Amino acid sequence: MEENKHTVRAVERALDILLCFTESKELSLTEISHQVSLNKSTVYRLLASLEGKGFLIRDKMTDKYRLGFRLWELSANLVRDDDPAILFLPEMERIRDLIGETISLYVRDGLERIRIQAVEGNQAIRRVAPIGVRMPLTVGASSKVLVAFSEEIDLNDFKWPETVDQQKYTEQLKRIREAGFATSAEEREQGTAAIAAPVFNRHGKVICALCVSGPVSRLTIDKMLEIAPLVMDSAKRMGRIAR
Amino acid sequence: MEENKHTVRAVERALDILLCFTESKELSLTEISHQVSLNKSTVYRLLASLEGKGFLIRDKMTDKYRLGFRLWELSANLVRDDDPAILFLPEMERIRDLIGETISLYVRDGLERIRIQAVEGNQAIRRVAPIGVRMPLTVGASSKVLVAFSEEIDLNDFKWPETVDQQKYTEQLKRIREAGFATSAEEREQGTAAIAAPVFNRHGKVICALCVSGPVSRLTIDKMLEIAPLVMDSAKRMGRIAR
DNA sequence: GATTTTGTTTCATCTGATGAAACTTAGTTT
DNA sequence: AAACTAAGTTTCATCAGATGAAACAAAATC
Repeated sequence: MEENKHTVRAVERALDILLCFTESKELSLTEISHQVSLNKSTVYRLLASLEGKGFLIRDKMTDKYRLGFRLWELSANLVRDDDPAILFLPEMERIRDLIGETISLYVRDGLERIRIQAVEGNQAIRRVAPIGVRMPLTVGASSKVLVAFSEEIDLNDFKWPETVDQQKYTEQLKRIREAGFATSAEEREQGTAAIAAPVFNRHGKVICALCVSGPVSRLTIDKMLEIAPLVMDSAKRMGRIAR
Repeated sequence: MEENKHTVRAVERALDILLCFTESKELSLTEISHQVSLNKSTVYRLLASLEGKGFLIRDKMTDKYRLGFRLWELSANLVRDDDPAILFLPEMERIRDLIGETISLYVRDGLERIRIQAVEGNQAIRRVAPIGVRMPLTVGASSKVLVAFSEEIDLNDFKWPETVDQQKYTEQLKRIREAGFATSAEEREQGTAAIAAPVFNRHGKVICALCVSGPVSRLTIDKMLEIAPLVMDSAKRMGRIAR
């Protein structure tokens, strides 16, 4: 539990405050100080700094805070040439039109995965997929892909849910590596199934997982096996586009 | 000069570090410590906090830092329903195809303006317009629009460049309010001309400025007067889309 | 192998971050 | 209108913890 080596407390607190805004887009001083459980005045000063630098702005009327324009600047810089999120969008739309289900792109960040891009299916009942969401790396088709094809992951680092049998899981990973794709049905979310394939860069490293997800009623095992070649092919195309 | 009231030093320094990444996308510890002129070890600790919270990631090979995935999360939340940046994109593309020049969208942030969205012209010689860039509110067509139609701006707050005659400027603003658009030729940038119109929300407040910019050779005064109705019409459409 | 550069850790010093409490609005209730 | 409540703001004494210098380690370069 000794993670706090050589870091700056105040900064971490300020960043925690910023992260509150991933859940609600508008927060008041008191709300924030509750959420991060810090003294009102401490939060007040941190907010003043964040606002002063343009990371937060506060509504003149309600006095509530929201994310500021400086984040535009940064997020604009986040979008790089080799950024899968925009680079792969056309390909994602192509496969979406082909399959009709929601397509997501996940990258691994430590022991989590993040949906960095998504195009929603065109059917009435479809998986909605907000961008930027974090999920555990322990469950879901994309997780399995990201884990299976990354060398540098130590399975012991995870906090495994009880439903997962480590022994079986390791075998499953092996099969995924052989097959080149992973599936899941109602692992993380009731009623949802998914199939995912790894996207490799030139050097053979996984950069992200391409994932097709939809209701279990439509994405049956048979259906997933049917579209598996499509998904893997699409992931391969993406790999060629990437730097 | 007493701006530092009730703020947290360490946090401001950390945010300054983050802002370094608007200029270069990859920076080393030493580079950063030079840029913010702080001691190596101080920067080291701040970086550790920023990295720990996922705002920065460091390349395993080069040890250099770049923006982290947490910013995805935040910037995803920055995109709100009433966000002009994506909402207006289709309309911006429409007018771009009509006029053929680069279209930008600027919002005011304090005494500056920020390009929050842009679609580039389709001609060989065209204005390139990176998103997220900040510019002074004192020069340029968009600035004049944003100033002319915001009540709450005190002209005395600005640091005016010597080239601007305050007396004349005030008269100019009046004419802009009457005409409903502003133009500029080589005010901020050699060889570039622009015409801008305000986008109002339902309540009659300016939310941003729509700007057409291109080389002075093509965007002559005559040409700008010719397209002025188009630009104003487009800005009006945007206003109707906005909340 | 010597030298330089860059990242990491230690440490004594004292800045400046902190929570409690007082103060100030502003909004609500009686 | 006064009393009350809830929200933001400021003050202040205390001491946690942020700081720069310097030592150390590890690469990279000569």
